[in-house]
Amino acid sequence: MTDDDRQLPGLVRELVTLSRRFRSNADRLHPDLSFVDYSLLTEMAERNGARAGDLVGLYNLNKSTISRQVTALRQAGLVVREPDPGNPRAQLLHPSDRGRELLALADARMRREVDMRTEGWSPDEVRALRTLLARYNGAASAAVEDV
Amino acid sequence: MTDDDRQLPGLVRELVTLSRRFRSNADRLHPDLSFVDYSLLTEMAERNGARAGDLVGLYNLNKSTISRQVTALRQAGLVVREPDPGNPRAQLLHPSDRGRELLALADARMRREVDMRTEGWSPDEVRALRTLLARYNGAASAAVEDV
DNA sequence: GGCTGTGAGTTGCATTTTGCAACATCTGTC
DNA sequence: GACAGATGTTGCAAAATGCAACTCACAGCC
Repeated sequence: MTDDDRQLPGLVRELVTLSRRFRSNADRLHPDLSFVDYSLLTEMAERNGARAGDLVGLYNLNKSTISRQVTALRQAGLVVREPDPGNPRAQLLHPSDRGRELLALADARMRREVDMRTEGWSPDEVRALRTLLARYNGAASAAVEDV
Repeated sequence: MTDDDRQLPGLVRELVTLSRRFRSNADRLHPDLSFVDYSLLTEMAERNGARAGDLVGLYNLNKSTISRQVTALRQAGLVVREPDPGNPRAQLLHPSDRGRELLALADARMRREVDMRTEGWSPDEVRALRTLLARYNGAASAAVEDV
């Protein structure tokens, strides 16, 4: 299989464009919950509790970055933490009630946004994008964790 | 068509994960050309010259951000500019020879990376991801430019 | 029981990325 | 020649991030 078959340069370009643009659009969409805060709350909610280290691994960031962002969320009253039953040294992070409220609002706007961007797509196409992205993201996680 | 048919919440989550992770991975991949610099050089090269305003529109950033980043690239000798023949007030930005060199190196690494991430995918799947992302990005541009 | 090492997070310090608002410049138009 | 709009730039401030050094608590070992 040649590079050309897979059109990799084009794919790289689209990934770059998406990555650089998505954050600012998200910030504009829900000014009361930054893209960063939104991403962290989403994962805490989806995973039913996340450790700081999980978030470090997921986003491939320095642990100091996550530590500060989580601290800010706790100080803002959007996140609570409790001891992790499965690991006595770790803490599990959860959205607070207020965190869940803000998350729900931001979620609604994000869904509406993506809904508009995919207007005219067939359901299969939308699902295909989701599936392929999930696969790509999954592969990326695995590779990162290999280190 | 219901939301559920389209699995929008899942799509949103994957888009967020990709956006937050891709930049740091790219920075690690080619430390001599930051993700930001890479994105700007790529567009200048692909478009065969870009105006600062084009980049502002593409990435939906403040013009001061682009202005500074382009200035840095010019000072680093990676970008040159010339008057835009089609618009006397504007300047066209191009990668310099050195810029093209660094871009080629970073490109090779990025392609190799994406190639690895999509190992085991059929060519159709890789092309589908590219096509769908391009469509999504195109829709986003259009909507942003509507404002 | 006390030592020591490791895992999980935090903090000090610096850099990069970004936004907003004010300013500068240049181009056309009247 | 004055004014309006397009194109950038600069001053100022905040958010996001990395690195290295540190704290703290648990775990295993003697």
